[in-house]
Amino acid sequence: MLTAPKSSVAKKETGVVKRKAILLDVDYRIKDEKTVVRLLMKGKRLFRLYDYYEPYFYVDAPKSAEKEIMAVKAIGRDRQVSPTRCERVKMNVLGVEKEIWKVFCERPYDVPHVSAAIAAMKHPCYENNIPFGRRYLIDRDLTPFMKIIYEREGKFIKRIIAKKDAAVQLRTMAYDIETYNPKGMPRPDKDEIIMISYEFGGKRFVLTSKKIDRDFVVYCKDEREMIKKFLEAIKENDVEVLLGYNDTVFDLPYLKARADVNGIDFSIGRDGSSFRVRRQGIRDVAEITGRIHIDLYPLVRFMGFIGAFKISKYTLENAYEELTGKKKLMVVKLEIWKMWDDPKLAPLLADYSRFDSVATMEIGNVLLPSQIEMSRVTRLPLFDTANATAGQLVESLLMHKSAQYKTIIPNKPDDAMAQERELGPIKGAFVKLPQPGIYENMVVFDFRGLYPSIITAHNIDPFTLNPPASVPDSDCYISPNGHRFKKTPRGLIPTVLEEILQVRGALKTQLKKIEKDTPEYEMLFARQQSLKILANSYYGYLAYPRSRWYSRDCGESVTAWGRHFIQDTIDKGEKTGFNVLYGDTDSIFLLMGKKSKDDAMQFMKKINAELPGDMELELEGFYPRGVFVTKKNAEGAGAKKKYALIGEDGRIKIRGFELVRRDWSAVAKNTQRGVLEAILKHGSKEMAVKVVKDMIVRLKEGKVPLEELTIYTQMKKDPRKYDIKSPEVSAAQKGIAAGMQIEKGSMIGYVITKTGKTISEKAYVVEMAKDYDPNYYIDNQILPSVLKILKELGYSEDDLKFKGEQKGLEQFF
DNA sequence: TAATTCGCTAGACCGA
DNA sequence: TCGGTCTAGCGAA
Repeated sequence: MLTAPKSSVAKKETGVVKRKAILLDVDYRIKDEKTVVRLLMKGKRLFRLYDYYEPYFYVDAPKSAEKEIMAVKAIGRDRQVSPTRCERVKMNVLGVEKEIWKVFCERPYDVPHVSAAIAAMKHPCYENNIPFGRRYLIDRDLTPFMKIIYEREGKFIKRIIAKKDAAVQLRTMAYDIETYNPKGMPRPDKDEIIMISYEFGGKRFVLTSKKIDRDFVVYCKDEREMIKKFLEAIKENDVEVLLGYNDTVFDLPYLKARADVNGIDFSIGRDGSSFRVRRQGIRDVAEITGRIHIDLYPLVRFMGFIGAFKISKYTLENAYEELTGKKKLMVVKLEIWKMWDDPKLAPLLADYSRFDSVATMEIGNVLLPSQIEMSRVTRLPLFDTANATAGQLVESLLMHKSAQYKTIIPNKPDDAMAQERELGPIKGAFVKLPQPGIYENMVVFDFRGLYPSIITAHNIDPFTLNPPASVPDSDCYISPNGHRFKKTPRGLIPTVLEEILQVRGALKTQLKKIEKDTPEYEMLFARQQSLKILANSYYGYLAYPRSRWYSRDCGESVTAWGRHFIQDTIDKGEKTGFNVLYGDTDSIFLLMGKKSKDDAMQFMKKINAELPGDMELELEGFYPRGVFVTKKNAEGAGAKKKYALIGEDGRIKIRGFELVRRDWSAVAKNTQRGVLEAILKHGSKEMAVKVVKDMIVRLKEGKVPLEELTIYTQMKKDPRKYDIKSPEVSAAQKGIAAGMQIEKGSMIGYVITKTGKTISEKAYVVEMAKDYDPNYYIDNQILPSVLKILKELGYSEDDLKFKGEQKGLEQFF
């Protein structure tokens, strides 16, 4: 099955040895005009295994087209290229079983050129843009982090005997650099690196060219020696995973530039090579040969983006605090170069430097277990997983499964097609309008994994959709909007989803047997969390315009069924005698009234008895008290996606309120929290009012530190490309004028000061702010965030009209 | 050229 | 000076 090179085939049979090792990564090289795949394996140490493998793609063309195909000549990367050979294969092509051509090329990068030439002859081409390393893993059915038992001959794989799940411990190093920066931004051609810190195997070091009295400091005579020692540490420790924080953009290029200045090779790769920066989607990734380089900064941002966790700002210190729950090391707020130049402060700088790599390592400890699990599940190597988009994660597993079923992987849509798909958005979920008020005794149910379970329960897939009229309705699931999905055979997407849900189910069972707050529990929890994220992404992928498996009808059907089930459950709740207060997508909030918990559970049971497939309504919890507020500018109507509940255990669950938003100041958020706690925990409106009053007094006295007044907003666009000069844009522009580095994606922290007329004029980035405008914070931050809640405590509309007038305020309190 | 849609809110902007 | 509309960001699910 595996092609060995001619030379090794000729060797004696005794040259074949049985071995086992764990697969970490894959790439390829061209050797003697042939493509050879290189597998990065972990045995006692890391090593490479080789395998010759031919690149190919598919052409949907009749048998008679063979000569035409073989005659194709295209201009490749550096020479004229043609197919090397082709063969007839049987495949399922977009739902139809047929014979098509499998066309081989010499090198992977010939494939796009040859296939483009064939596509120009009006023969559809498929699987012509799959990265070759992944092509190999798909065809060999290999999974990263699996232990592979194989026979080898020299450096080449002869035969794979078995594959097993394996625990893996990776040799991980985290690092960080400090640079001398008297001019603000350090200049790589002039400003030296003054410290390199790293952590490996529980030990922490700071390499530096100053003699500093700290036991973790390693003195180097100059920058050159510092860089050399760092590279040696990587090499000697045989580092497998290198962690940095924003190091693709800063540390790595800086180290390389300084290595150049010092006349040394920046040989960070296992083979002595430097790193390579590659554009992936909208961000750059840095690859290091033979090691897995992970920049945690884009990963943290990605996890925040998809909702795995919430982080207010993405600095290393903040990510560390919010992900680990630990406190950051406080340092004297002084520029790094000043600390370096001051003999008294240099040791503190060393502490600070050391902390940065410790923080990086700890963030890695939090994120890596779920990344490794994600890699196993999606079959994308760890490096690719850590840099993948949600679409790529979903797609990867589908591509593997598709190949196993001898089914062509659908092509990505071209731009025109993607744009067309973007035109009419798919109707989404149902949200019930709540009646504002303070309520007692509620029960909340939600559908466990609503969209995934709808997909598996109704076999929703682009290729089970709309079977021919000869398939009777009784053999189909028919969505509320009339689309038919045949019941058998199972579609690819439902099959894959089921597998994910099954693995997650097993993990959750395992979790129940493990003590909470142990490292093992945390790790397994992270794993099941990543599976949940993955499962929940499948619906989004179906509706994603650039998806290979896009289907408007499928997407519409998922949400239509979603609306159907939630509304049906609401109706049944009402009929059973519950007052249904609220519901959003997959959840319903019932007022218990005179009903018992037992009645509630009976209701849930009854609903579950009628649900298809793996769909299930779960108890989310009982809540003794909850607050729903009115919507602004909508007389008396309730606000959706905004509520606060207190559980039986006293824990408060808050959704949508300003207090959970990062674009509100801490003073407003803390005040709102105080008010909600007063109501929910203590049922005391006096206490609620006091919280507000106290904060207003503090603000007026001018005693509130700027930290509590800072409003954070992300610049989602290039700072110059805004139509409107909003406060954050205005603050950013002033920052840029003062020499700050602010670009697309930057988080702007600004304060409303006393200088200027409009709010935007008054907005200054926190670093530049000297004072604050108490009236703004009282009228535009504190009051709007608490008035709607106080109103539910019985303060009439008229009482609240004083807004902005200090006289009225005094009256109120 | 980051999976989806639904929903709230602020502050700028614009014309009466 | 006002009220309506639009841009923009963020959160819920």
